[in-house]
Amino acid sequence: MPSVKNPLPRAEAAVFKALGHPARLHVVNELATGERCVSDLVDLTGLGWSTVSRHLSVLKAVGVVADEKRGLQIFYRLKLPCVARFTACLHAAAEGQDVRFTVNRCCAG
Amino acid sequence: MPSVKNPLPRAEAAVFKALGHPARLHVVNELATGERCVSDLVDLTGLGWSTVSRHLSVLKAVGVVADEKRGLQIFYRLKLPCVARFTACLHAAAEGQDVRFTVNRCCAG
DNA sequence: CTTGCATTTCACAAAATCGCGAAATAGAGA
DNA sequence: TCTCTATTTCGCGATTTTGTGAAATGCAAG
Repeated sequence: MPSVKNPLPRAEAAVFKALGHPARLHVVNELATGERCVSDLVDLTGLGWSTVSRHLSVLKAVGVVADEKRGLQIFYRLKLPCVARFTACLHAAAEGQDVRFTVNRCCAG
Repeated sequence: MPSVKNPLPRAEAAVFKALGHPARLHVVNELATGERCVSDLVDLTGLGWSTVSRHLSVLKAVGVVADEKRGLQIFYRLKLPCVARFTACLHAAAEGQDVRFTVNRCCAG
């Protein structure tokens, strides 16, 4: 029996890691309100096209967002809405509220 | 009006970033079942003492875990139980289940 | 086919992160 | 006080990440 009994949660950690960048989380929060094309997200973040593009590819690789081409532009949408709810929980915790009483449904959309 | 309208969610991103490492997420998952001292976590992860200690300090800095000294050892506990529920959601999504029907209460403990 | 637009890929330097062993620290107990 | 034990901090090299401009790609319209 190896000293490490359970396999490391690589896949799940990758999701957290993808969300663990201010610009990417900003993008995700924006996508929580609706689809956006890359151009919108470039304006939103104030970063360069190539930078935003790579951030989006990171989010896509772990399944947090999905893209769809319509017309000339590519629209990104949030694939895991529970991310937004979890973020709301973090925000509540950061505000010092007792987390035990901020009851939200999670992972339900 | 600056081109970036909303401030970047640095604090929340820091939480995701802290969880975005396999070893740290492994530790958090273990703490979800109860308190552990550093020695236990060293055994669990198979990493060196200094490495585990730094991972724990990262988790503590963002408020995900808390530590308490009792006797000779320092015990760590999970401060944000909703992390465990969110992880369960990610796992369900990874299994290909329709996320809309994996209804769990989140942020309620 | 050619042009023009939206987006991605590439190459690179600066910065951050990871894991380790050695050394430092804190504090309980004799 | 002195010593042992548990844990943290330090310094290091190796690896990864980030942001950028330039170049490449894909594709719709003419």
